[in-house]
Amino acid sequence: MAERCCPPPPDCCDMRGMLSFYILWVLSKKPMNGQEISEELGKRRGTKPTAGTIYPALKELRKKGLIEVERKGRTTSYTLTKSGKIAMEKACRYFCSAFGEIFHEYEEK
Amino acid sequence: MAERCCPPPPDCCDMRGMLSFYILWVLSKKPMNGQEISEELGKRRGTKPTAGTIYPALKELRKKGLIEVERKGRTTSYTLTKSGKIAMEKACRYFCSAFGEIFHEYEEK
DNA sequence: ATCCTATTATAGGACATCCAATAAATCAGA
DNA sequence: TCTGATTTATTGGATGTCCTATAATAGGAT
Repeated sequence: MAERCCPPPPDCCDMRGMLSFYILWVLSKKPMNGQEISEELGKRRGTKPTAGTIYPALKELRKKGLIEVERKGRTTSYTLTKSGKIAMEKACRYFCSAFGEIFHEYEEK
Repeated sequence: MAERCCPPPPDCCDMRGMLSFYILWVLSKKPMNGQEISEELGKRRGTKPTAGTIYPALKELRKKGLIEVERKGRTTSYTLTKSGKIAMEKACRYFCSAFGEIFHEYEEK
């Protein structure tokens, strides 16, 4: 069911990483529960993180005060806090300056 | 001495990852030795990987046949193989499609 | 009440990436 | 030759990300 807008990860090298950053990124769009976050990451990165991946990461982000948690019956809604929003923007600047070159050259083709 | 074209990594979330991919990327520009690769990564990502990081990664890439090694006196020159070049381009496509959205929105500001 | 499903969550193991510390090999210069 | 600088390389430990189980919890349907 997941619309794929991304090829699967290559096997040449490890493309893991940036999970917490990416979670902050999708949460900056709107609050979501765990399943929705997984879905969003799946659409973007080509692989959908499983429960054993996503929940420990969310727990850590909460411990750092970057996201807030609100339980609503069966689901749990995660929201960026103010400091989470600031942190995300900073991380975003770093990410784009660290990897921008690759992206720019790719776009030129 | 290292020209910095990148802010230091944020402390909000872990920005590790993509090391092997980034090594393939810089080697696609020109063959380099270990120190030069470290320097190039340092300029781009804001932190320079140490020996204990870079050499195991190079060893692994060599084992996979993605890079070639030529010892020249004191230094060792690393070069992309043909299959390394192909793998790098594939990884590049994946990377850009997985993270392109973040770049695009950042560039729009 | 009882089932079924969705959702959240943890445990345990694998691996890449990171560092500091240590070492060895080579070259250049005194 | 000896000394110091450069470069390569390994070790050992920490952490984040990833999976496959496994489990707990809550809501809806019968």
